This record gives sequence, structure tokens and C-alpha cells, in this order.
Amino acid sequence: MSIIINKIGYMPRHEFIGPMWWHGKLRGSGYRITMPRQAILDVLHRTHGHLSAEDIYIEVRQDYPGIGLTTVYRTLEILVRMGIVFKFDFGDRRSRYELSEGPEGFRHHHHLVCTGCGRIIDYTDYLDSEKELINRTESGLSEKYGFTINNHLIRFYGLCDRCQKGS
Amino acid sequence: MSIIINKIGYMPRHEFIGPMWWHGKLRGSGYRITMPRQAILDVLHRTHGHLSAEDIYIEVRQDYPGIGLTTVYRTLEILVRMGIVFKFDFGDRRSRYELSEGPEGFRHHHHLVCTGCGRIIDYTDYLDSEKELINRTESGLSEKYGFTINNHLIRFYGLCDRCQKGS
DNA sequence: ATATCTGCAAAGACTTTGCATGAGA
DNA sequence: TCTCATGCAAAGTCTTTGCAGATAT
Repeated sequence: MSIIINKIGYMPRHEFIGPMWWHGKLRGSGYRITMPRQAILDVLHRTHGHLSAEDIYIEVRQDYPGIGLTTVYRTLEILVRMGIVFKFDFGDRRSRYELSEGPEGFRHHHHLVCTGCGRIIDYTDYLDSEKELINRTESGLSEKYGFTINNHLIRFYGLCDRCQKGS
Repeated sequence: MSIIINKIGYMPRHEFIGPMWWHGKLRGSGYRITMPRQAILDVLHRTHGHLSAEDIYIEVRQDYPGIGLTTVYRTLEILVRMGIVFKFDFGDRRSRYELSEGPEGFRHHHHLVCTGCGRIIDYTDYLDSEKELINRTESGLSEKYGFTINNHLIRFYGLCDRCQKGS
């Protein structure tokens, strides 16, 4: 493991995961690979779930105390625009971010949201009906409207077991 | 057409559409049928598209100049909680609202979002073929996770024809 | 060397809250 | 009549912007 220490004291507690495939993407678009950006991507990589900008900020500060919240926002904006990160909104008045998928595409998932308590279940074990739905709709839409479709958001709303009893 | 004029000068320019099915819903939950609420629902009814709170405010003011933006927000909150209105977020930093569906259920649609220019296409084309798949998926999910599913959000992201050429 | 990037502070934008008045049932 | 709803102004929150100093290549 290569430990990186800079003037401001950046020192990851964790090893960077795998080949940093996003380096190429960023460089290719003319962006520089900076310490804050690495630290942010690192957090996104090792964390699951739907992080707010502040969640990420707090986490990154553990490794890299010098970072500012502004930089988190600015970095996320770039990553979202490049498709590296997906930005969600679950209605709690703050954006949530997560790595859209590595080159392996293993992170993609759908959401099941409880409108009672706000609990969110991520699921990746799609039913066949769900896969078929996506494929059929995607090709139909791209043909009809001339879109190149890159991603989708599928979310079901309802009441979880606990909230059904509660009401 | 019955024209309603009150002290503050409420006078709809349009006839209220159909039987006001939401009266019962509101009353049933202990909410009062007030002038501002009627005016807001009226706007939602006759307008298509994804209106922000301010869009609604501006539109309602044509009929009912006395209304405050606060009331719009408060009314929308109720309507969303009751499932009469659906709240969307398209990433432009403001919530967008639309009637989730009348009793006929004819308004439900899905979205196709261009990540290049932000253009949003409402489509209803594949709903028939999607419907069965959605139902199957819903029942599969509800069995698996114990949720009672009430609604869903399906959205595809991509580049529209114009934006593909542009880049 | 030099175009980017960063952090801080301040500004911005949308939304929510407190409170006295007004309105619905 | 007696709650509930409304409007205004003020406060809150999350996010963006301006700018001088630091950094990547």
C-alpha cells in the first residue's frame, strides 16, 4: 500500500480500492487529480448508502481535516456531470450521492421507499419482470424519442411492515 | 357554471373540472375546504407539466390575488401527504408538483430526462405493456420485503437527439 | 510556469416557522 | 362559536459564488 502524506496531512486510513479507473475519466476531461478529489472518491467507494454532501464532508475530514464543504460540493458536481456519481433526492430536502457504478457495473440498484418512516431499502435482486420492463421500455423510448439512454431511476413507494402495523 | 366570489375577490377564470373528488378525501382527513385550497387544486387540474411552488403561486394569484406563497407550500404538503399530488425532484433545486392522478388514473406517466439540456419528456406510450410488468414487480417486492406499495417512480436518463449532435 | 483548484466567508434560493388575524363547519 | 387556516415577516437550510492563496502538471 502506498501511503500518501501531503503538507496538510492527508493520510488515508484505508487502502484505495482496486485500480482507480476514474483517474482516466477525470484526466480525459481535463480535470486534475487532487488530494481532495481522491479523498472524496475514496469515501464514496468504501461507503454504502445514500450520503449527503455533509455526510461525505464529515467522513472525508477524518482523513483530510483541511477540506472545505465547498470543495465537496464542487467535486460532486463534477462527478455527477461525468456520470461517475449519481445524485438522488428522497424528499428530505438534501441531495444524496453515491457512486453510480464502477466499470463492473455492480453497484446499480433500485429503491423501495417507506413513506411512513422514510426507510429506504436498496435492492439489486431484480425480478425477471423488472429486467424485462427496463429493457423493453429503454429500447422503445430510445427509438421513439431519439434518446441515447444511459441510466434509469426506479423507485417504489409504500409502507413498510412496521409502519403498516403502526397506522 | 357557478361563479364564486368572496370578500377577497376569488373568481375562477375557468370552470372547475368534473366532480371535485378530492373534497371527500380532504374532509375525510379532517381538512377544511378553503378558497386557497380550491384555487390551488384548480390550477393543478388544468395545468400540465411539472410546476414549482412558485409557478403555482403565480398562477393562482391570477384568480386569487390575496394568496401567500406560504399557503401554497402548506397546501402542497398536505396534498402530497395524502397522495393527491406527487412531488418530483429533477435536480434543478426546486421541487415540482403535479396531480398524481384523478380517480380515473389517467394522468400517470413516466419521465425521460435529458442530462444534457434538462429537457423532460413525459411519456405514456409504454404504460400498457409496462403495467403488467410493474404489477408483477410490485407484488414480488411487497411479498419479499413486506411493503404495501402505493406508487412508483420510473425515470430514464440519457441524451436527447439535439444534445447528441451537440457534443 | 500557469491554469486549476481550494478554503473561507458571504451571498443566494427555496422552504419552513411564529404569530396574530380571518375563515370554515 | 371554536378550531383550523392564512398571510406576513423572519428564520432556517442547503447550496453556490467571489476571491486570494495553494496546487497539479
